[in-house]
Formats: sequence, C-alpha cells, structure tokens
Amino acid sequence: MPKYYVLEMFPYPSGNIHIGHVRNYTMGDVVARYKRARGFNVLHPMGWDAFGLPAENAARDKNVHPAEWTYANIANMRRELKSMGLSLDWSKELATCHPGYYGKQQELFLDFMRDELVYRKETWVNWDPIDMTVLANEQVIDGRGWRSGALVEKRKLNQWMFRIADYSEALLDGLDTLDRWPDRVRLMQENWIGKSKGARVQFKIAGTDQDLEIYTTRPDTLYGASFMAVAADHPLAQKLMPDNSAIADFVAECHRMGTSEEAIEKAEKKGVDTGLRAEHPFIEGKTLPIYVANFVLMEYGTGAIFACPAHDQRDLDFARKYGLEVTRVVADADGNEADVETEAYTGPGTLINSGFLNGLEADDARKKAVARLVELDQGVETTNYRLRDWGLSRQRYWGCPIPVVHCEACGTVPEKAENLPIVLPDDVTFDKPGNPLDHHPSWKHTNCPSCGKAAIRETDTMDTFVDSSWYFSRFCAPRNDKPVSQADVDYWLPVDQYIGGIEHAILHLLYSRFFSRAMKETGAVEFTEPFDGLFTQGMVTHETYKSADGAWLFPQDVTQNDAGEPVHIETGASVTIGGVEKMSKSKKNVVDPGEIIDKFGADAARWFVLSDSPPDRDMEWTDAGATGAWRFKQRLHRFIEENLDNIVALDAPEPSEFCDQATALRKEGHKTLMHVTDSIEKLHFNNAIARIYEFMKTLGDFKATGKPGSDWALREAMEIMVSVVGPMMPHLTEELWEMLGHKTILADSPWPTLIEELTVDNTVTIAVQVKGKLRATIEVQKDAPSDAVEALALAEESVIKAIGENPIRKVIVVPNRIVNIVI
RNA sequence: GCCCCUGUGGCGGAAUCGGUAGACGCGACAGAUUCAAAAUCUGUUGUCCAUAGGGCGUGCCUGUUCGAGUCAGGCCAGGGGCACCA
Repeated sequence: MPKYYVLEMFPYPSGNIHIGHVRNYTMGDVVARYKRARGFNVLHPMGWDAFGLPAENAARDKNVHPAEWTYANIANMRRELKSMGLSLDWSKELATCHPGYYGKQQELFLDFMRDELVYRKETWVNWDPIDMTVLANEQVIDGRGWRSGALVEKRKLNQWMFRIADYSEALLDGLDTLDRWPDRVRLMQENWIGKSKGARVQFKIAGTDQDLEIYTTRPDTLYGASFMAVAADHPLAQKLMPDNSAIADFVAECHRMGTSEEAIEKAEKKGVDTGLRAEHPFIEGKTLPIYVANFVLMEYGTGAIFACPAHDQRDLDFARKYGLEVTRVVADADGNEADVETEAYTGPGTLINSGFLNGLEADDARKKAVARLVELDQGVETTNYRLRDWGLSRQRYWGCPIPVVHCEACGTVPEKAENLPIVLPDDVTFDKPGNPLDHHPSWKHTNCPSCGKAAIRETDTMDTFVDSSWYFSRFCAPRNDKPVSQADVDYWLPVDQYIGGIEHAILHLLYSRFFSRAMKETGAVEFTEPFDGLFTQGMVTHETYKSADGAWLFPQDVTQNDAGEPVHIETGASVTIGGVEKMSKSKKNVVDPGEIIDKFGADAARWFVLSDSPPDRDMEWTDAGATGAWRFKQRLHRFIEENLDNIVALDAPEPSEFCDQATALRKEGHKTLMHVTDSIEKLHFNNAIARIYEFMKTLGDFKATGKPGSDWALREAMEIMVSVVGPMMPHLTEELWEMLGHKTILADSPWPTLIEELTVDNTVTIAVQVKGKLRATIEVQKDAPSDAVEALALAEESVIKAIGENPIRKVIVVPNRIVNIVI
C-alpha cells in the first residue's frame, strides 16, 4: 500500500483552538480522509509545540506551574479538536515539553556537537528586554521581538550556534527541487539566504605592513573608490579605540543605536576618520581615507568596504556629508556621463574614467578587475550569503535544557548520553527577572562528565524552533528509544503534504530544512528535504464593531434592529461596522470555535471554512455563510431520508437498461465525481464544494418514476454524493451511509470508481461568433465535421442577421468549441 | 528603495489549453406556503437603452490575435516580503 503523510503545523497549546486552527486542520483532514479512500496508508498525527514563554508568564501571573498550565491547555485543546471530527492518529500524540521528547532532542544535540554542527561563541545578540532572552535574526521583526514586541537591544553573550550558514548553498539549491511548494515561499527563502557574488580585496594600509580586507559586489567600480569604511566592531576600530576618544565615543554610540527604532527610522550615515589611509590597488600613489562608519555591518562580508559614491546611494550620502570626492565610472545605457549629484547610478553601462577597464560593459569589467586583483595577489572572487548562523540559546526555564556542563578543568563538556534526559527541575520560582534555571539553588551544580569534579550545568535552554525542526520525524515512532526510528522514518518521510500558515515561510520551514540536512549528516535520517508538498492557507478574518464611545465589541454582542441597523444586543445603542480584519483579541473580532460547533455543528463549521474562499487566501467568517453550510447539510439529509424508498437494495445488480432520465442522472453523478476528485487533489476545496452544490440541485430535482434503472441510478447518485461530501462532513455522511444500508463505515470505504464514458457528452453546445461577438449557440454531435458545423452556424437566423450584406472573409471552426465568422 | 503577489456583479468567488465572462454560494427582490412569523420551496438578480432586441462590461492605456479575464508592454491601486547586506 502506498504511504501518504499529511501533516498540519502542530499548535502551541495556548488554551483554546481558534478558528484559524479549524481551517488548517479541516484542510488536512479532508486530504487525509480522501487519500485513505484512495487506498493510501495515511499518517495523520497531532501533537503540541508545548515549550515557550507564555507558560512562564502564566506561572508568574497566575502562580501555576508551567507544566500544569501547559498540560491543562493540551487537555482542553485535545477535547476541542476531537469535537471537530478529525481523523487523527492520537496514538502518535507527542508534546515537546515531555522528557520523552526533549530528552531525544538532547541526544540529537550531542550528535550535532560531535559532528561540529553546533558551537559556542561570544557574539553580539538580539536581546529582548521584556522576555529577557536572546532572539535569532529571524525572530526580530522591524527591530522588535516577534512575541513581546519589545525594542530589541544589542548585547554580547556566549551563545550556542547552529552552523546553518554552512548550508546556505545547499538550502538554496534544495529550493529548486521543491516544486510542490508555493513560489512565494521559495522566493522568500531565496531572498533570506541572500546569495551574492563578488570579490574580497586586500587594500594595503599606507605606512604599515597591514591589509584591510573588504568585500564588494562591484569590483568594476574600483576606479570610482573615494574612501574606505569599517564597522564599529571591526578589529581595526577596536584596536584604535584606546588611543582615539573620537572613535571610542562613536563606537559606543553605534552600540546604543543597535537595532533600536532610531536605527530603523533611516538613521543618518555617520562616521569618524581614523586618519589611516589605504592604497588603491590599481592607481599608483592614490590613497583613500579609512572611516569607521555606522552603516557598515560587522556580520556581513568582512565588516569593511570600499566606497564608490557615484554608484552606491549609501556611499553617496556619506560622501556628500563629509565632502569626499565623487567620480563617475559607469556611463548609463544612453552613454550619459553627467556628474552624479544626489542620486547614485546603479544601473548597467559602460566603464569610463577607469584606466584599463574603460569601454567595457560592467559585467566584463567585473571579471577583468577581479583577474587583475588575482594577478596582484590582492583579491579573490567569492560568494557571500546574508544567512547567518542560528543562535539557539535562550535564557529561559520552559525549554529543552542544553545537555552540556562547564568544567573549570575540562572546559565545555557534553553530557554523557546515558545521563539523558537532563530533566527540568519542578521546583522553580518566577518572582525575579532572568533565568529561573540559573536562580535554582541546586539544579546547575553537577559533576563534570569527563573528570568527575564539581562543575556547572549549562542553564540556557533551546530556542523552541529547535523543537519544531524535527517533530515530524519523531511522529513516525514517538516512543522509540532513539530520537527517530530509522525504519519508520525511511517509510514515512518526507511529509507528502504539509499545511500551515505563511508566517512560517522563513523561520520554521528554513530551520526544519537545515535540521533535516544536519540529521542526515549525523546519520539519523536519510532524506534531505522534509516537506515534499507545502500548502500555506490564508487567515480567517471578521468584521470589526465599535460602540459610539469607540470601544471594540465582540460579534456576539452585536445584532440588527428592526430597521436592519447594527446595534448592541443589550443596550440597543447603535454600533459602527469597521473593516474586515484578521481576527485578534485586541479588536474583539473573534469567534469561538466551541460556540460555533455548538450552534452549527462541526460538519457545518468544517464545510463553511472550506466553501467560500480559495484556501490559500484569507476568508471572512460570517454567520450567514455558516448558516448556508448548515442549510446544505439539512437539505442533503432530508433528501436522502425522503428518498430511501425510491432506491434499489444495497448491492442490487446493475440493470441492463437505463431510461433517459436515469442516464442523465448517472452522467451528472460521474461528472461531479470527476471534478470533485480533481479539485481535492489540487486542494481547491471551494471548487469541489461548488460542484457538489450543483449536483445537489440535480439530485433534488430528480423525481422517482419507476422507469427502467431509475431506482438503481438514484442509489448510485446518492452514494457518490455521500462519498464526495464525506471528507468534509464526516459525521453527517457516516449517518447517511448507514441509512443507505452499509455495514462498513464510510471512512473505511473506497472512493467511488469513475466511469469515464459517463463523463463525456455525445452532443456539444458550440458558440457562434460573428466578428468575435456571440450571436448564437448550436447543438451538434461531438466531433462533428467542421464543414457541417460551419453550415449549421451559417444557417442560424441571428447569424445571418449579424452578417447582413457583408462578405464573409473567413470562418474559423474550432472543433467542439466555437465558430467565428469574420466579415 | 528593492523584490513578489493580487485587481472580475452589492459581497465571497468560478472560468483546466487564448474560445459562450459572471458557475456555485451569500445578500437583495418577487411569489408560494402560513392566522402570522421562522423554516422551507419557486423565480428574478452585471450594467445601460429598452418592446423585440441591442450597446457596454474582468483596475486604466496600448499591442498581438479570427477571438484576450487569460499573452506582451506601459501605468494606477491594494497587499506581502526584505531593507544600511557593500
């Protein structure tokens, strides 16, 4: 039996499911049920992304232990998910906060240490002052923490880092193989990895025997060089600091700026002249001033640049501020060589003012310049990436402990595998800021795994994105002794269809792609890409409501008065309807899935989240839409119940003869089956539902006549209907399936078999156009010869009228589609 | 600033390959049923002129084509991603 692994991104156990979960998990469930019916062995598990800061905040605010809070939330959300009728394999359930999971993660970490995929380094980090922890670059959005929203500061800390940057090229290359991923996500990852081709160039520092190494993507503009600039943290600046208070002050200022708001609000380009000068590699005797500048990043390239103001906007701004020279070296496409004033020219063109490069196109000049640098032994062509290593240390309690011990004698020592899991202590307090593990009286005191002497345990825990970077592999065998069971992973992975929100386009998905490669390196798995197919579903939105005093109102507090105006349900005060926005607690435009399921039933809720909008786009939750879904459910139920007497018994043999009415019904049924199947395969659930509605209309119009085959055809049609609705409305359809006399449940029944002959018509309706305008439609035999079709078209009265006195210049006949008469 | 996506009735949206634009749903309107209402059922519903019938119509402008929502070029609007990345 072929396998199919369908997975929705596992939820954070915040306490309640929200309507976005309903949409996400319904889509996955439809795929799972459909694939099962198509004969696949389906894995469809569920678990909990259960570590993270909210549990610690709850502990602090409500005086409840993070574990207790988390497990209570899990219990509630599991109950809510079960009420949705999801076909999940609960025997595979896992929670990342359970030692049975995070202990295995610690094992993986030791393997990573062994193979040098993780290392420790003192580095500048993004510090979130509210969450009191470090954030990865990916977790800083607009200079603020992705969770807390606090302005992020720069701090220097010892950090555990994953070598994700070493995989830049591999992660980039891998994107090409992911043809079942949205282009948008691939593009976002490509941009994030940020590959650029350029050169490293050594500039001699005049009067010394030292070099300044820079990175540039524009070696062709070397003749336009006007100054050099290094980052505040560049070794050169650091070395000059003690003897140069101007530089020391400036470096301190840069650190204060960090990623703070000022920096984002287009910080002015500033710098300090070091007094040193660099020798131009091509121009004998020319030297360039070296600045420390705030717009140069230590983390990118070499932390130093040469500046060509005419062809780089930042360099130009800086040059204008400090009165440095601006030499144009690239003429634009029209040969324009005019001086650059306030706008740098970054387009293509021909080299000027550039010695041996003059007259060359920029691309050729680039190559020639690098060749000369290599000759001079002053440069080399290189590739650079924006992607940096992933700092995973978090100074928090509720996360996976990093299984490492710091020993005065032996240094940083990995824990022994047999000591795993390193379990979090239960008795922790959250009354003071900082890391509770660090405050704990005894937990960090241990013995060195190497020499046995007293030593200190690492108190940092892992970023929760580590937890979600391999859970899909653990799902195959969640209680296995090893982190992943080789045989099970070989069978199930990669995930065939992964479904989740676009907000994880970079963070979670890139980390998981790295983790799979790293685990392949350590021998844990054999696959490279974890997610073969990815689908990103849109958000659920809702109208917003405001009372006269400007306060947000919940949808359930708003109703319509007799005049149809929106009013407050209790006070009758008038209400303003605002825009349709992403559901958020602050704007109160939320609906509670629990209430929805109570009111409309799980089937109607599932149906509605699939029905109206394409699944990758945002959908608006409306009560009217949910009511529509409920009505369909009632209608189908009523129809089948009322027509049970008009159908043949289960397994009655197919009659040899069908009346016209029966054949017409069969055709509609099989056409519906074909389209719904196709739509589900493409995850176009809204199209599948539109087709089902059409078929419901046909079915509802069918009247039992007793003519040959009609009772057999009606059962066939009903069974097709129940089967195709099945993945979306499991409760209703199981009931109907039983009413139809089946002894086995629908969920275990195969998808109906398509009879292709019944999906093709023997007559077709052809449009007749005159000069591209529709004038008539004609019924003809399928595949009728063109000249016969043409004759029929020309005989149509409305066509004759439209042609009038004009001579016919040409007649185009597209078989089975259209006739266009050109006059 | 750079990169990407999306613009179709009152609304959500459909249109597989360039071939009858507006499927299907919601809403609205009219009617049936009802003492009445709810529920249900039937019909109408892009727009303009209107009697038949016709004109116009997929953000705007050009173009390619017998034929364009669909392809190409140029704009406009909305959304998203990245952003001192040298």
